[in-house]
Amino acid sequence: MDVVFVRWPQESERRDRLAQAEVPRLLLVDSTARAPDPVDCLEDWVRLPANDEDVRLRASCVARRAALHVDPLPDLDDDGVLRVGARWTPLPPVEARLTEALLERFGAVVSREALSRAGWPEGAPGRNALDVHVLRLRRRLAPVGLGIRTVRSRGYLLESESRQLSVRQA
Amino acid sequence: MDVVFVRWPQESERRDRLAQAEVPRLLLVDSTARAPDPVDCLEDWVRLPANDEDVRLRASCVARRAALHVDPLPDLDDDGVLRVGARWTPLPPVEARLTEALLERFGAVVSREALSRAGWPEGAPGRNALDVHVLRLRRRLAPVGLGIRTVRSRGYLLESESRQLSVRQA
DNA sequence: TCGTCAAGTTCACGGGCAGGAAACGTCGGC
DNA sequence: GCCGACGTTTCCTGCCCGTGAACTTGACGA
Repeated sequence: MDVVFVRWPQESERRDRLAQAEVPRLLLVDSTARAPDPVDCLEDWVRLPANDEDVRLRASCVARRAALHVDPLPDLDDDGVLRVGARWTPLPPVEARLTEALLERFGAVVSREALSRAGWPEGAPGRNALDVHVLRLRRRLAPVGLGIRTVRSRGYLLESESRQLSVRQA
Repeated sequence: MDVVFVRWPQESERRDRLAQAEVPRLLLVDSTARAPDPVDCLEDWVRLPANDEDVRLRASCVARRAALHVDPLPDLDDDGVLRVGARWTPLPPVEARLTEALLERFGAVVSREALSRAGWPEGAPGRNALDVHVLRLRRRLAPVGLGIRTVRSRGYLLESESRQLSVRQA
């Protein structure tokens, strides 16, 4: 499990996104800043300047804690291969670009407009093209343990399916 | 929430007991010892010798994390997604606005009039619309651990369900 | 004790609309 | 030719949201 380093407080938004996606992280706290309010258990911090040994120790502690109860972070390489832990799936160009946009804001809502722009930088085709690609992408992502949730009239949200983070209706 | 200080590795058994009882704790790690393997989220450590400021900071962080663990604060983002700890649920427009108003005064009473204004800035529909939306919102919030309590002839109040803050009748 | 009113709760229904899904056709590479 | 990627059309499902009405509960006074 990789621990992500985040500068604090400069990258506070990035930290929120990582927290939402349950990515373990180590905050590098500016020498003059206040220590961050904890948002969950997958986070630790060290104050700068710090020696490398401290940083490594803290990072590995967070990593071990995370390994107890968290999913691997999906990773999309430049060849359109999406890897989630040991599992992977190839993605065709359009779906790869959509996935890239969703991964940039993993765990947060991405609007249909933003997705359209990501999928078709040269201008979007018909309105339903996005719907269909989301459908196809869903079927492709399910086997690797990812799910696309719709937030009606707001957009879509990518999350790990193994954890029941969002509440489903009966 | 009080944080217990534990010497490491001398008091490792005490640490295990505290972990078992889910008591938040701060390990004071001997200068020559290895950092402890994390067992849960209610623990942090500092290496001795450490200045008092560091110890206080770490202790208060663990304390706040422990408080969050018991009762995370709800947060409504701009995309109509309500997050409570790791759980979340999408909210449709009207209910998002109602929730926003309730969150602004979390734990305190919000009058029906104020809720109406928040939910329908352009003017409220029929009188019953608010009732129905409160009902729907209740059902949506219950799974994420929030509850809307009625204060008769005063208004409504949003609170965390996990903590029994108000007294319920049998 | 009882009746009455006001306040809240809950259900069922329907219109409107966003999103889901199937089927089909085209294009290009192997 | 065969197959996969991609776009469009078309239809359908499900959600959102308001309304009306039945029911419950609490307050108050005769």
